[in-house]
Amino acid sequence: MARSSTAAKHRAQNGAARSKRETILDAATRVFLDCGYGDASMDAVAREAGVAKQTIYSYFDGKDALFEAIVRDKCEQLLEPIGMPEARGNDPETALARTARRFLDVVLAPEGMALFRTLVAECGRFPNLAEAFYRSGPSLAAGNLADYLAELDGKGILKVDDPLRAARLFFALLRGDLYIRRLLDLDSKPKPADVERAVADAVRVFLAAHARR
Amino acid sequence: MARSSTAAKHRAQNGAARSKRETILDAATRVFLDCGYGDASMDAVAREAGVAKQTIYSYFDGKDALFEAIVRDKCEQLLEPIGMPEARGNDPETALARTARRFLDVVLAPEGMALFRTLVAECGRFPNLAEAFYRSGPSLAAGNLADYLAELDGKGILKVDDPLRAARLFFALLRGDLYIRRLLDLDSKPKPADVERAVADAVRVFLAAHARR
DNA sequence: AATAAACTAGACTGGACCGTCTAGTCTAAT
DNA sequence: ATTAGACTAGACGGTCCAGTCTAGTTTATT
Repeated sequence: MARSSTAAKHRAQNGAARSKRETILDAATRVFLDCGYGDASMDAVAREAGVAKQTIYSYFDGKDALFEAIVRDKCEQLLEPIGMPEARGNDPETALARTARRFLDVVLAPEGMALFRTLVAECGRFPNLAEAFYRSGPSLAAGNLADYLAELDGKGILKVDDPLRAARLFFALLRGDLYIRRLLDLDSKPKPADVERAVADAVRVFLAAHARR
Repeated sequence: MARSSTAAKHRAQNGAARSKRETILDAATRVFLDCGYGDASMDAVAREAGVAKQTIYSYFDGKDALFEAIVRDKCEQLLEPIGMPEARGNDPETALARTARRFLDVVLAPEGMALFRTLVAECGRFPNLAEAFYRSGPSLAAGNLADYLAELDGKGILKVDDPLRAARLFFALLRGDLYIRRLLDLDSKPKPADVERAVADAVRVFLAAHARR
């Protein structure tokens, strides 16, 4: 469209425009994740960004496009740590606990919860966003852990028949009840001690289920 | 209010009015769970119920009140089976599997998912509804299972140090990855075979973790 | 038949909001 | 100094919707 070629020029011509674009994205992230798609207004985004509404429309094609942009952005930025492949040590307990901590730190944090809540609320309107989130978050994490579990199985350290399913179960254990309560906003961000306990529980149960006999 | 006293008269005076009230509730349930609170319009509810908009306002105080009514209704009706106390048999595997099946049948069904999605989306606006759901659903289920697990521990059949935490972990295992995918609407209602596999996985892992040695 | 309450159909008010448009300001390059 | 493009502030049209109001119809009771 005419508008996107204009936006392209912005980025091409000078670096200051790029920072304005980011100002808008940041403000939009705050507004959208705070209010949800429906209750977020473009006027509120403009106000929050300290920018005229027209400026937003010169960088983005509309409310939908802005929403998609901020969600994809946050997915990439937020889920990056849990997409990192596992440090392959020989001590499964430590490695699992490290993976678990990294996972919970991201998904239980206010931003992670807000992102997921928003996606759940809007998965009907933006099915591709939900899919993108799942792929770059839970799916990637499970895939990486599965690789590590396969390695442990190969070395005879653990017994893991179906690494991918086992990895998914591990993350399910990890979310536990905390995650449901956080989704419904019944708890605020858990204290480190609570996270540590959830990690220990998940690791203990998982190792018991996959011990070599 | 004047309006609620009118509604009270409806119920008191004749039984036909009660069925009209239910017609409205049913229609509202369909509309709200389908569109979400924000995108559901009172006109749509009236149309769906085959009723004038004014009639809705003579039975309910407004959109909020109608929403609260249908959510509390659905919680009560839908979650009733998973609130039933466990059949106390001596065979933990069978009992756990039965509990698991009953749980998944409810929460993975379209209505259960729609209810939960709506609550997640609106937990900021209606925190008390989220709380009511949690209490009459996940919390009650975990409490009941915990009682049964305590019994099994007492009989020396399983080793369960903290029955409530163990019960919560069991349901977490049960939700597994399926639940996340369902929340994001990436999967339709799972086939019985998929449910059966999830049940078997959860029971197997749980029993391995709590076996007496 | 008369009467009151329940109900219907639809108009209407007031407000929110998306996206556009106008008019003017600021900045930077020629 | 001029000029073009980025930006601002705010008005505006169009749409949608919650909740109210009006006028007329149905239903049930007496």
